[in-house]
Amino acid sequence: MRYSRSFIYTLKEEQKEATIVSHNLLLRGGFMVKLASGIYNYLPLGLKVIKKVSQIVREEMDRAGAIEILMAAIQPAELWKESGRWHEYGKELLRIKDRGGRDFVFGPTHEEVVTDIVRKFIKGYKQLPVNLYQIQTKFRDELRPRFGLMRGREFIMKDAYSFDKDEQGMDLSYQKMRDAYNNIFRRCGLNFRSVEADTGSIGGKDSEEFMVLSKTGEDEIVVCDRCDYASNVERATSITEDEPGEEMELKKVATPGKETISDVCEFLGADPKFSAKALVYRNDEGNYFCFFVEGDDELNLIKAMRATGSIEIEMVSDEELENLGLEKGYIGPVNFPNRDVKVLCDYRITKRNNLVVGANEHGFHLVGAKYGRDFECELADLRMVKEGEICPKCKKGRLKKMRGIEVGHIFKLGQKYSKAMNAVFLDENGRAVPFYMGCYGIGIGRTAQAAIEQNHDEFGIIWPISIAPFEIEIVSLDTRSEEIRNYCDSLYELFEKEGLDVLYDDRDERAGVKLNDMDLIGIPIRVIVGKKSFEEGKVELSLRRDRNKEKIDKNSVLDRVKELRDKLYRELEEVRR
RNA sequence: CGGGGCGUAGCGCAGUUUGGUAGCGCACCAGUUUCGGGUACUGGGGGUCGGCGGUUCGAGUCCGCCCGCCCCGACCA
Repeated sequence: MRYSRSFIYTLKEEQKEATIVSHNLLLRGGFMVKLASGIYNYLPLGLKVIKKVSQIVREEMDRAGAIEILMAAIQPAELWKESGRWHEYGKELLRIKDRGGRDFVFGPTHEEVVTDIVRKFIKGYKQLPVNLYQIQTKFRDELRPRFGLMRGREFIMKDAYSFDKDEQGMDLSYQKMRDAYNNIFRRCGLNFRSVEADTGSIGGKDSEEFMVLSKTGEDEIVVCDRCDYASNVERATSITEDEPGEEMELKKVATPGKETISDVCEFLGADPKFSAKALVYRNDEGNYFCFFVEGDDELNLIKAMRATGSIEIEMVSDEELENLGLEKGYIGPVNFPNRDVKVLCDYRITKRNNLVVGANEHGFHLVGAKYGRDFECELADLRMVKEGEICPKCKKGRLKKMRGIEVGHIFKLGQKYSKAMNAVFLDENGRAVPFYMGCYGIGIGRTAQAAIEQNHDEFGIIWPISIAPFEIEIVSLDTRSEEIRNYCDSLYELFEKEGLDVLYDDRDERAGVKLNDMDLIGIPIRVIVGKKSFEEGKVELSLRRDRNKEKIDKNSVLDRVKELRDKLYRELEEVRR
């Protein structure tokens, strides 16, 4: 591609819209431009990156035996009603009507559609297993779109769906996808970890997320410093060192005006660990719940939702609290005053012999409360794990918290959708069995942006060669010298002929402009042709990732460039970490 | 959804307090200059001041409604 005939427009100034580096660089580098909140146009550079990532994904999916299709973006509501998600999915689902008033959705995911396809064609177990995938534009009406492609509303996603005749088959399909995903992200040059994850609204049992490690990630993950345990905090567990404490008599004490854990504990001289904090929530069905966790623990909302079978959950207002007959700041599990509010305690609560709890009476708390003796309720794991706690897997290592960008997610769905949608096949015994499904997603744009978040410097992007918009850039620093121009032109044509992916900056611009654009766009291998070296018969070769320049005979550029290119690709094949 | 902020040229912003016919930098066009890290100078084009309505002789500026965008929060009762 000749720069002068391309559609690449870089921006000098920081973009107000962007709050993280990768987003800023995508905009400034002319990779994309915003059309509306969370909706972007991909410009030629951005498109090339998208294509490169997609190609890697395709190769690995194909290699794993998956088959590419392309499903409809717009889907009839009937399918979503059949699966039950028409009501479950919430406001992120963009619902639209056609001229006849019929309901449709712009697909945020394709379980329903693919299940419908498969049930139409797969009738017997001999046709299984099958894994169908597509790379497609999806839409989720995000609560708060941000960070460019990281959390957009419209986004390009690879999604795959496996269908098996039994659970073992499903496990195998899942395993294959996990291997494929590891290959994909390694080939994209990313530093990532796979972690145990919550299944969210997709449903199902096991699931793993592929996280690109980055401080700007939206997800928090915990990893063990001794073994390979890694989990999203949403479902992470830990072993905590417990001290039961001394058993004491239950006593009511006046705590006027002390309504927060820290105030109460300070006032009573108690350790917050020996207190129970109450959190009252209402779920999507209008049911009320009161969760008790230890005073210095945090409630893990995802765990709370799972424990209550809720899809959405919201903290109740002070006003609602009052209507429920609950005293703000003095809520306690002993003689809990409202039967319509379901009470759940975190397991840790049961391990303390004496707790400070609210007395359900304004201005009073109870001390010495003990689970089983003074109160009982449903128990659940409700707490957020903390850094430094003991690994639940090896039982030795300590847990460390990190942040990650979720670029891939694989699930074992089981028969959730096939049952709901009556998608069945006949097994060896002629019995109708719902398919055992798995689903596997990769955010294509997000993967590209995560790569920038991990690979950049103060001047711009440093693309891994496998997903760079071009592999090589030739910069002609002196466009008025006919000799140099002819040389560059023929070098460019040679590269093209050799099948190298090359950008040739032939613009009549100042050297500084071109060199800055070169750094910003971040193409990994650069060939710089300037007057000084050229007169000595040399051109300059450098890699974007380091500042070293090598002067090389102008007639042996091709060989050296190919060498560098092969080296960069080889590095991505080697196992990381 | 709650709170805060912003909307003036393609981008980044000033002007709004005190109403008087719109400006700066970058980008763009023409010319001169410069030529290995965003060159300097001269001249130029480009605006329904987010939209609608109101107040006023006169509104970017004051008032009302609406729209769009951004940030923070939505775990401690």
